[in-house]
Formats: sequence, C-alpha cells, structure tokens
Amino acid sequence: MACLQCTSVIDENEQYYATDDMGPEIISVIERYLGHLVDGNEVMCSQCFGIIMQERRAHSIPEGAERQYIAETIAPREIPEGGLICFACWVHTRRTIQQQGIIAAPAVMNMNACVWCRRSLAQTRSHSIPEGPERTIITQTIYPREIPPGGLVCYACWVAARRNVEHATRVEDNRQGPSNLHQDSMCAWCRMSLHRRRTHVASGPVRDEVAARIYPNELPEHALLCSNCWTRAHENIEMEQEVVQFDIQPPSASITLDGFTHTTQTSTHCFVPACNNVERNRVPEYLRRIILKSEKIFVTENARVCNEHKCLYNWEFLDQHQFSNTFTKNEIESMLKLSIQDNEINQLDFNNMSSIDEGLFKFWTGITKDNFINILNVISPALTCKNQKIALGIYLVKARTGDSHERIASLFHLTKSSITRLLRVAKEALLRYFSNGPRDTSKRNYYSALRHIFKSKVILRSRFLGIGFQREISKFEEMC
DNA sequence: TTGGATGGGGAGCTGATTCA
DNA sequence: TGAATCAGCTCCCCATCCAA
Repeated sequence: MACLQCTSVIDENEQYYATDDMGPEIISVIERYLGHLVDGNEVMCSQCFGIIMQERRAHSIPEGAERQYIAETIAPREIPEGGLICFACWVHTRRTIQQQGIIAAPAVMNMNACVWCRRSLAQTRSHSIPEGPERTIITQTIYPREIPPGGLVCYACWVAARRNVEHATRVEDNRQGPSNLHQDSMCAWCRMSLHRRRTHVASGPVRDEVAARIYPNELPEHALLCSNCWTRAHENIEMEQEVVQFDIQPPSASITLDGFTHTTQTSTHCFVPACNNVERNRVPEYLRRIILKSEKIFVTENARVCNEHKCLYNWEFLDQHQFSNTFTKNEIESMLKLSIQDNEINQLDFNNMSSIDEGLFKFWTGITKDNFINILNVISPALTCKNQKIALGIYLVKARTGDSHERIASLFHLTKSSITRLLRVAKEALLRYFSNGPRDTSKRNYYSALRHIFKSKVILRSRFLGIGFQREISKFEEMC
C-alpha cells in the first residue's frame, strides 16, 4: 500500500486516507493539486494529505455576492485585507447563494430577496416593511445586516414578525395580570413557547450568559428561560469557571451563591412577595424543604406564611420574584441542616406511614392519615395488588399534583409502567365504591361521588388543590 | 415486575392560502 | 394589505404491548 503522492509505503497501523472515503469536494482538491484524476482505490499518507489540504484549502474572497454573504455571516468580525477562506467554506458559500437565488449583484439582490430569510421573492407574495414594532423585530433579527431602502420581506416572514409582536404584547399583558401560566411567553434564548413547560427567571450569571448569547437582541428585565436553556446556560457558566482559580476567597463573611436565593428574615408578614394576608404562621419544615428542593429558594427560619400559602403545592411562581442570593454564615448552616434533614426524613413510604410527617402527608395527598386509612379500608377488597397503600397513595398524589407519571415514578422510586398500573388499579377500586349505579366510565357515574357536596364547597376546596384535580373539578362543574 | 417501543390524543407553532 | 383559516409539523403525555 503506497501513498498516492509520495509513493512511500504506508503501514496499516499508520494513519492514512482512502479516496473511497473522501467526498467529491476533497477529491477535486486533490486532483487539482496532483494535476490528474484520482482512481477509487487509492490511499494517501497523512503527511501528504495534510500538506495538500493546508496549501489548497485557501481560497481568495473576490468582490461580489460571495464576499457580501461571508461578511454577513462572520459579522461582527470583518474580512481582513487579503483574507482567505477554506475551499469547503467557499463551496458552501456558493451553494447557499445559489439555493437562495441571489447570485445577482448586491443592489439587485436586496430588492429581489426577502430581507429576513433571503429567499427569492420572484414566485411569492412580498410585503413592505413600514415603521412599527414589526420593523423593529426584523431589524433585530437580521442584525448586523440592515434593511435596505425599499427592502421587502416574504409574506411568511411578515406574518412571523407580526406574530412575534402579538406574542410580546400578550406576554406583557400576562405579566401585569394576576396570574402568569406562561401560556403565551417564550424562552428568551431559544424563543420556544413556555406553555406547559417548566420555566426559570434569567437572573444572576445566567442572565449575563443569556444576554451575551442573544446579543444584539436585548434581554427583557423579566426574561424567562425554558428548562433546557437554563441548564445549558449553567453548563456554559460551569465550563467557564473551570479555568478560574478556586483559591479566591469571599471578601467578607457573606457569600453569593449563583444557584440559590433566600427569603427575607422578617417575620412581620407572609414571606410570599405581595401577599397581604394577615396570618403569620411559622413555615413548616417540610414546606421549607420542598421549596428549597424544588425552587432552590431557602425560606429562612424567621419567615412566616399565611394560611392560603401554607396549603399551596405549586411554588413555581416564586421564580418570578428576585430574592437575595447573598448568604450569611448562619443562613448557609441553616440551609445545610435543612438539606441533611431532607435526606433523613423526607421519605414518602406509604407502607410505613408512621415515618411520614403528618403535614407532609397532607401536603402530598390532600387528606389526613386517618382519612387515608378510612378510604383504604373501604376500597381494600377491590384493590387487586399487593401494595394497596402505595396504589391509593399514588392515585391521591396524582389527583392533587397533576404531575406526570414520570415525576411521580421518580418520587416513589418506581417505574412509569408500575405507576400506570397502580393508578389504574386504584382508579377502578375507587370507581367501584364511590360511584353510583352500574360500573362504567361515563362522566355521570364517575363524578357522582361528589354529588353529596355543595358545588360551591367543591369549588372553594379546589383552590387549594393542584392543577390535575382542578381539571377534574372543572369537568364536574360542566355537569352541574 | 421492569424497561423499552409504539401509537394516539391534545395543544401550540408556522407557513401557505383565501377572502374582503 | 389585513385578517382568518387550514394543514402539516413538533412536543408532551399517556396507554398499551411485549420481551426479558
């Protein structure tokens, strides 16, 4: 086996390149370098291959559409005097320009192509770009390019710009309203909708990281991130911090934690921002542990909570508020103690109910242990599984939280299949004993267990329950 | 009993089309 | 040119099946 170029013998253990494995672009580069065609079963030593690629991959950048495209692509960098690009990039540039149908001179190109997507406007509906929020959106999106005088966009891009404006308007309205379910907001980084997705507020170093990534677009003050982008931002920050020396000590007794925040120390009102309720109960430890675990927010020992928020399950809305991320020594010690206790106490084992804190039990199931036992005694004959308590517990947690099977499976250390099966068993048992009439799955029988309760009472109670059960309650309301 | 594959339903997003 | 509508696509969740 000899090298195609230097004819030296190549050991099979050495690095070499076979022409069979090369693409047509690489083959053409080699053929032009050698001055003759290359057959299929040739090989080349790594040294010769490197020399050819090093010498031949450079391509000049003449004036024209290619140069303009390259300048736009590498902006804000500029093409240096006598700058070169590799052959692969040159081929890529030519192909892209040909696909977009903008081979003509730049002045003509801007008039015949969409300013945004740069596709030809020859066979499609175009739209002017009047002054207004849509023009601002387009300007930000195509930066560093600029909208030329008389520039047009295709109608699809115009509708996209208009929808972006509508999105931004709705998000602003929701932010000013009483509730924000992220139905119309979008991730500040990837622009994906946040509806039914876990969201995070871009704050601290994460905010700086995202702001740098989306530059020149401006990061809004209350920008939200999807979970993926939030994780990605954290990973980027951690990668950057790996090169930083760790022997930098905090200048004082306080320390700033990037991933954690804490509530205020005051005990004069509920720790939930903007809460005007007058009750000032101590925050139960199980609640402090849950908020610390799920939201990375440390509720201080002196904090107080009102009756309304004491019964709350979903604390994701706390992401909307800016808490301090500067911790004192005592606060860190208290948070560590809370975290250690979490590992020791926070076990949700329905087979060993005595190990579960009464408050924690009611937090997850919505009922007391006595009520749980009463229900279990009634439906026990119909529970066709060995883990009857777990089956009923899982059903109640599912009804209260509305969490996905995957999350509940993680909570109970079971598989999704097991959760599905146990839920079905518990549901059938409850249907059998708490549904009037013949056993079927029609809505009328399914909800007849609630008929002994006044509708107003059900609705009032539903305010303290999770989204999943509220969904069931809304169905019940439709039937009344 | 578990884990993976698969398919269906709901919801939202996006580009194309139609109509006034 | 704006508004409404439609179809295709993606994402998420769940139920079911099947092999190990």
